[in-house]
Amino acid sequence: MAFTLRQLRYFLATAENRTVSGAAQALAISQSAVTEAIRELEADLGVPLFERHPRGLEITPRGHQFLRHAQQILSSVSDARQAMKVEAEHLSGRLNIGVTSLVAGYVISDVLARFRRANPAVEVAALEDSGEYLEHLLIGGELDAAVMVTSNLRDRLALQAEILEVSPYQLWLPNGHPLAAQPSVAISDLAQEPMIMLRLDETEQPTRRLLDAFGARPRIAFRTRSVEAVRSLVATGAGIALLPALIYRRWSLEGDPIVSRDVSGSLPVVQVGVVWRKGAPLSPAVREFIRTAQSQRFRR
Amino acid sequence: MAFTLRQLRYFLATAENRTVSGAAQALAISQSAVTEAIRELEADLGVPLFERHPRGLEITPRGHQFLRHAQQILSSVSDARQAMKVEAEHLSGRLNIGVTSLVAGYVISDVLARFRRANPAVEVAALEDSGEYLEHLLIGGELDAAVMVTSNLRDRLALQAEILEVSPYQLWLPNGHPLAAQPSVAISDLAQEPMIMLRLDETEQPTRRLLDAFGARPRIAFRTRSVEAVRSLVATGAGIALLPALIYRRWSLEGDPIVSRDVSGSLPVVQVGVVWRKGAPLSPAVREFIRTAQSQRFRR
DNA sequence: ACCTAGCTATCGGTTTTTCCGATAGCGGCA
DNA sequence: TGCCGCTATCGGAAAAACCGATAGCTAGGT
Repeated sequence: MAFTLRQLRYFLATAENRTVSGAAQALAISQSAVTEAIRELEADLGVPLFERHPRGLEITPRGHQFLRHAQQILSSVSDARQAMKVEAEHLSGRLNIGVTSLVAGYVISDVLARFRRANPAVEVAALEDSGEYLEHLLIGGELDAAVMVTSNLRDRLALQAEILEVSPYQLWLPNGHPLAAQPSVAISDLAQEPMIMLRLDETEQPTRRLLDAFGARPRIAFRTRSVEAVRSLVATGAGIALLPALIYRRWSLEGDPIVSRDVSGSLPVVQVGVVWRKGAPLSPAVREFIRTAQSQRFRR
Repeated sequence: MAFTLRQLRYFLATAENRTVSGAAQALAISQSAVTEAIRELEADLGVPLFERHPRGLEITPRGHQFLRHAQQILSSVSDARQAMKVEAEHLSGRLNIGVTSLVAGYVISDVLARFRRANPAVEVAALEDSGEYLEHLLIGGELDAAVMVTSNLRDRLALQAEILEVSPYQLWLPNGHPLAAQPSVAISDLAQEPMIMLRLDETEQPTRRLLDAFGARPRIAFRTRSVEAVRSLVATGAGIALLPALIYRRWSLEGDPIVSRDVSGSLPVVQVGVVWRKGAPLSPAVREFIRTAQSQRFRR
C-alpha cells in the first residue's frame, strides 16, 4: 500500500534487461529478491507490469507507461540528492531558449523544469516556434540557444550545434501488416501504402523528398500535428508512417501494438541538438542547460 | 546510502508540523520512528535539515531547499499511482496556454510538465509574454487560457478567471532591520527606505501606486527581473521590498535570512488565476489543465 | 520425441529494517 | 524549583528484504 523507491529501481532494471535474472545480476542481488519486489509493485498498483515468458519478461503497455513515471521519479530523486551534495555555485542571469514543437512536448518540458529547479537564480524564458524562425532569432542574438532538429539547419555557417541524439528513420506498421514479415523493408515497397504524415518540425518535407527520390509515390491518408494521433492511426491500421526512431513507441495510447521496421538502404538520420550562434561565447547558463539536456537521456 | 520515500514523507510531515511529535501524530506512528527516520535522512544526505529546539524543530535553509525537492518527488509519485489507477479516458486536441513570466518560472513549468505527462495526446503549446499581450490573444481566440495575475485585468468584461491563489502584499526586510521590531509596519514608515523593485508581471506599477497613495516616496535602490536577485539584495541589506506573500521565502539562495512583515491597513492583494475568454466553451483539455494547476498548491 | 539451457516462481530460514514503548535529557515558564 | 512539552536514545518485537535451493516452464537443439 505504497510502493518504494527500491521497487522502482528494480522495476527499471528489469525493464531494461527484459529479464529478472539479468536485472538481479546488474543490481548485484539475488533473483528471488527482484521477483518478489516486482510482484509487490504489481500488487500495489493493481496492474500487471510484465508478461511472463519462459525466456524473460515482456513489458506491458501499462507497464511501459508506468516505466516513464518511474524514470521521472528516479531522476528527480537523483536531482534532489545532487542538490544537497554540491555546495552550489549559483548561476544567475537570463537564459532565452527556443524549442521546436516536436521537441517541446517530448522531453524538453522536463528538462526545463529540472533546470529551473536546479538554477533558480537564472530567469529562463522558453519560446516555442518553427525551426526557421528560431534560427532567425539565434542569428539575431535574441535567443541564447535553441533545441531543435539540426539535421536540416538552413544556416550552417552562422550556427553551431551540440548533438543530443541521433535517430534513424524507421517504418511504423500496424500489428500483422504484411511488410512486417521481413526484418527490413525497401522504400520501393511503400509505393502503394497509405501514409500517415506528422506535420511537426519539418519532418514532413524530408520524408516526402525521401519517398520521391526512391520513386515511391504513396498515398497520404492523414496529416496531423499530434504524435499520439499518428500512433493511434497506425495502430488501428489507417496507414503506415515513416518517422525517426526517437519517437517510436511500441503501443498507441489505447494499448494497440505498433511494429517498427528498419528501412533498407542508407537513409538520412534525424539529429536533435542544442544550437547557438557560432562565435558567440557560451554563457555559463547555456553550458549548464546543455549539460542538463544531455543528462536527460531521451526516453521511449 | 539511498533515502526512501518513507523518509521523505516523514520529513515533509515534520516540516509542516514544525515538530516531530506532531508529525508522528499526523502520521499515526510513534515519535521515535519519526526521529529515527529524519536522523537517517540527514545522515544519508550529509546535511542537517532541522535545528533542534526544546519546543520543536526549525528547518534550515538547506532543509527548506530539500523540502521543495521532496514535495516534487512525492507529487510525482502520486501522479504515477494515479496514472495506473484510472482507466484513462484520453483527452486529445490542442491546448494553447499563455503564461506571464512571474508565473512561468515559479510553478507553472512543473504544472505543464505534469499535464503533458498525464495527457500525452494533447498538444500543448505554451507562450510566455506580458499580461497585456496575453489578454489580447485570449480575446482574439488565439489562446485557450492564460495563467497570470488577475487582480489587474484590463478587460474584465470579455474575460473570465478562475482564481488559483490569493496573496497579500507584504514587506521583506533584512535580518535585524529596525522595522522588523514591530509585527506590522505602516506604509508611511517606508518613506525613507531604499526599495528593491521587481520588474515582473506589472508588480511594479501597483507597488508604486500604493506607495504614492500613502504619500510614501521611497528611494528606488535596484530594479531587477529576478526574484532571487531581490531576495539576495534584501537579505544583504541593500534595501527592502514590497511583494506578494506568494513569492516570499525565508532565505536568499546564499542562505541569508529574510524577514517578512505584514503591512498595516487594507492593501490590495494579488490574485493569480487561469483566465479565458468569457462565453467561450471551456474545452475538456482546458478544464483538465485548471484541475492540474489547482492540485499543485503553490509552494514556498 | 526427448533433452537441455535458461528463465521465473515459490518456499524456508536468516539478516536487516522499522517500529514501539519506555526512559532520559533539555530548556522554557509558572 | 518543579512541571511541561518537546526530542534523543535504547532494548526488544514485528515486519520487510534478502538469500539459496528447488520446482516448473518452454524454446531450441538433437
